[in-house]
Amino acid sequence: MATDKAVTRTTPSWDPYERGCPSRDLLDRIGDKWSILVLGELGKQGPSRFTQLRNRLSGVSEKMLTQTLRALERDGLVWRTVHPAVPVRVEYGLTSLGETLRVPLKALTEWSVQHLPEVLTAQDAYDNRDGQTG
Amino acid sequence: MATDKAVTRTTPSWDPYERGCPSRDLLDRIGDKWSILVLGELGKQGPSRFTQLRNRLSGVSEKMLTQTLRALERDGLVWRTVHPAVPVRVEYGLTSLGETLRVPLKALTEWSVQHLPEVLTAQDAYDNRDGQTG
DNA sequence: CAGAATCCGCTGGGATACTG
DNA sequence: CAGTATCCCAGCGGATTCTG
Repeated sequence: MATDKAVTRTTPSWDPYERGCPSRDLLDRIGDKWSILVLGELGKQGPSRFTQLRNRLSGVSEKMLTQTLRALERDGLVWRTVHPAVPVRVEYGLTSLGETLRVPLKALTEWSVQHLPEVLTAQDAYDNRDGQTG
Repeated sequence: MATDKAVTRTTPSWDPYERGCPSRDLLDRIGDKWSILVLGELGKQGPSRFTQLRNRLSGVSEKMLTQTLRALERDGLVWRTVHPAVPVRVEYGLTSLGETLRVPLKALTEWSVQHLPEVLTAQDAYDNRDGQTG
């Protein structure tokens, strides 16, 4: 059989710590502020329309929302469906691949909420250590 | 007892989906490419010196490394210790707060490595759908 | 060794106006 | 409604030089 063939199964050799590695770029994209929030919203609310997302992601510009959605669609994390009608109706939702990101991203989002008080305290301490006395 | 007092315990009212909420900014910082990699390295390798980090984070500039470390220190995620010597020796490490970020960040990093093939395939499909034929 | 300081190109990202 | 196109500026971030 070919079972002793040196198949590189468990060592993908992808390493985000290496410059130019595509996994680093991917990590950068999924760690992006708007990506996290868009994926979070689609995960919580289910499939949504463009305007719904824009309203729920307080402060996002149309440009950034479009840009983010396009990137997520290209990466296979989000699907996009156009319903031909008089005012066109476009819906976005998580793909099965995108679903696998819900848990890790939710963990990160919740961390930022839960530990914000500690961070704020730390910032205060840092700023009053030896800051603006010169 | 005072157990029925309306203490706002479980509702911090911090919401990263709201514009201007500090939790959004925090989420943005911890989701930053270099922050993720710096915290990941300090978590894996333990306390490290500036040059060690620069070498292990392939491609990072001194400016970005300094900037990232300063922000992490200010947020209370990383400590910084100066050992006075002839060539000065500075060490960085994770605080207990920073440690709490290891698991979620590790999950995210591993996701980007494990699912990169699927993402690459999705990108191919997207680009060959109706791309550059015009 | 561990930065601080400077220069500077590039693009991220907001605001606005236009289209199908 | 769901974008696209354009303008434009701040600041990200790289390269280089200087310092204690």
